[in-house]
Amino acid sequence: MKQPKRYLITAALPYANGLKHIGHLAGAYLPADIYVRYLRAQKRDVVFVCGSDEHGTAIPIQATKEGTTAQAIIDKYHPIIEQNFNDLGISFDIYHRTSSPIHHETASEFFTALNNKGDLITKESEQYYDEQAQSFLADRYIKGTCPNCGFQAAYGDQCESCGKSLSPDELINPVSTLSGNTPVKKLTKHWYLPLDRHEDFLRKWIIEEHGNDWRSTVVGQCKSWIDGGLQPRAVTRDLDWGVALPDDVEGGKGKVLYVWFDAPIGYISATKQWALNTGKDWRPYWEDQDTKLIHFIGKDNIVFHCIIFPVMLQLHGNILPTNVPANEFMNLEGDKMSTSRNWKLEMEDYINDFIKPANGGSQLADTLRYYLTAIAPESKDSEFTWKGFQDANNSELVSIFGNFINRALVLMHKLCNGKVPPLHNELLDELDHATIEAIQQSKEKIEQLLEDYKFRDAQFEVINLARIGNQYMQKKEPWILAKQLAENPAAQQLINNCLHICLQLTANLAILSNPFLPFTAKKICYLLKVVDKILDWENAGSMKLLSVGYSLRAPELLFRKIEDEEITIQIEKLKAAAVNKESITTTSNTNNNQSVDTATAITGESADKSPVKPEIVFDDFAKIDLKVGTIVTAEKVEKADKLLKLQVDLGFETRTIVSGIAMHFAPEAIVGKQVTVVCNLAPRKMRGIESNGMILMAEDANGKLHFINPEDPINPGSGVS
RNA sequence: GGCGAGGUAGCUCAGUUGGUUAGAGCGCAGGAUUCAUAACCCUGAGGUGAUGGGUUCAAUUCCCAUCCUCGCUACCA
Repeated sequence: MKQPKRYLITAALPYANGLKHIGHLAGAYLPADIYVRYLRAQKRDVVFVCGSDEHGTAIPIQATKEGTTAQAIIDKYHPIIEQNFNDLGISFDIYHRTSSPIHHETASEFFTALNNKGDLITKESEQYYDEQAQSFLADRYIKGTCPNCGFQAAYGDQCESCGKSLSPDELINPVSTLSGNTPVKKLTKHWYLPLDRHEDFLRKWIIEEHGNDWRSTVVGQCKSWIDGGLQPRAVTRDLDWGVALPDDVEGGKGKVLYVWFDAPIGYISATKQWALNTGKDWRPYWEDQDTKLIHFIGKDNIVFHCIIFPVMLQLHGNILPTNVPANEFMNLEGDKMSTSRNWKLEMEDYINDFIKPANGGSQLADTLRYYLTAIAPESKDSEFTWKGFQDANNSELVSIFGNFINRALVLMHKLCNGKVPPLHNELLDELDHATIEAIQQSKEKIEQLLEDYKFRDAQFEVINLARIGNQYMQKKEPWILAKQLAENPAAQQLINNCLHICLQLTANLAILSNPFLPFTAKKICYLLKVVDKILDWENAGSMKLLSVGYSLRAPELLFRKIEDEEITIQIEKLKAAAVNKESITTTSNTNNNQSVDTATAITGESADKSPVKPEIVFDDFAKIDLKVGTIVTAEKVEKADKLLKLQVDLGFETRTIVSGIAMHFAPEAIVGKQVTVVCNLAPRKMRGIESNGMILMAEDANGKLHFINPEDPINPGSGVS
């Protein structure tokens, strides 16, 4: 394989509206960092870019929530997230932000270039407009009653109570959050990226050229999108937060680039800023075919990085990604990680509990890195458990890796006067040679695995080399030889050979573990009194890393054990936090996006749920005709998971009502049940069946639905008031 | 419902272009040892490979159906 001239590595841009959890870390940042550290050790020309995604409507929304400005929100989260990454050893060359002038410029130019070439199309459509604020309303600036769950403060794009994706048109009683007025429909023009024009290119590029070397989950996902037929995608929005359209674009006033369009360009602007900082030229990294561009992301972002952004890049004359090694998701203690349900472990929390100097320091950063890599969801979803975390640390990092290095150093101090002993070549036996050979083999294996983005396997080889070291030492038993010194002084030479090899192996472990466990590698260097330069990858496999007679530091432990109480505390903390949340749903509002959030908005903390809706007068209430009905028949609706078709006896008539409760009740189990029905609701067709009314339901903290019905059976048709 | 990815030892996961006794780590059991953070080392037990069919001399690996999990999507008045 021809070696590329340079590498550009990107990790998904985190959305700066909240803290990020370990699922994000394991999904994109950690594998990217391992890869980058390896490339740097190889002395390759590599740039690792990332940064905060600071546009999109969720930011100003979060601002409203926190009672502050959008700028204040991003200024708050950007540095925290950056610091979190830093504490965990994620070694970006630049952690940029999309609110920077250079990004605005870059994104704006990108738009202009495509627009001028005729690569974008425009369409006019009706959208909600706030006449008082004189502004079109982005989906998230419209609130109303969720048609699904009745939650009053549902947003125009999604109801944060039930998680349902919405369009503003679906909201009942839409209200502008800017003025509180009812918005009106008004014609507006928007620019679109006609993805449908590029289906052939994508099919050829992804399916034919990369069908075999990209991960199957990635190719499968792309194929699914392409086969489903691609649609033009809006690249602009009516909003005042984001990258404004260039002044010279007709009709562009008051519009910004849609966040999904501007965010990936953030990779380019970050590269530019890095080039400015370092006096380099950014262009080859995005324009020269000899550059290997790799996007590390979570599976939720596959479509953006494999379909949409590549189309943009291609139209703009940039290079395309060589690979997009997307990870699946990481679950936590038996359940999906979820911001809204507060079932998560944030980087910030881990850092506070384990990495702060008082609690263990940076060695615990490596422990997290180790475990997350060991269970990386490379081919399917995986699961983080605190017990697993403890086991991985205690039985692998402590007992095998740390222990080998410790016993080598301790023995060297005891049996060799604290100096690197000489090697007596003439006395080397088969085992010695095999062990030396194993070091070289480990290096080659790790190298190959890393090049193939198989990080968990690669890391396993590192631990395995330490295991080989333990086995070697066990067979050589230098402590036994030491007891024979009195009658057999020549035994010292065997001791020397054993420890010489163990120490060289230790130095090799520093090099090989460096991409995965950078803090540990550094500490090994400290113990061996060698400079960090030794970590250059080319040194791996060498048996001459430490010179004979060199005196080394007294041993210090590389890792500490993690006690049962520590993980018990964490598990309790997790459960307590989750229980404290009110109004939890089991529907799709899990938002466990584990990477950049572009158009699909990580919603961050849950919505401000005012416990009581705004006051209404009696007449408003009296308009609703509520009656008790009895379910006569119930059947599943074809091709719909959530719908049941019910015949409800209302006394004066029996009518058809379609209700989205199929996930909660078996049809046969609810026949005969009494329910409360809104019977003067306008009819609505669902899946081709006309529904004449609505069944009232109550939702408990677990998201389970319950009927609202009379205590004792009463006549169908009885009024409710 | 459609599409995509998975369902392999108690746990976390590999692997097989179809071919003799299906692998690893952890955990567990037994043994050995004491240099080492009650650590290491050796040995062992554990899988009718989701289920049911089919193709084949031969299937865990190919095909079909069913069930389950996850993601995208439709559906929730």
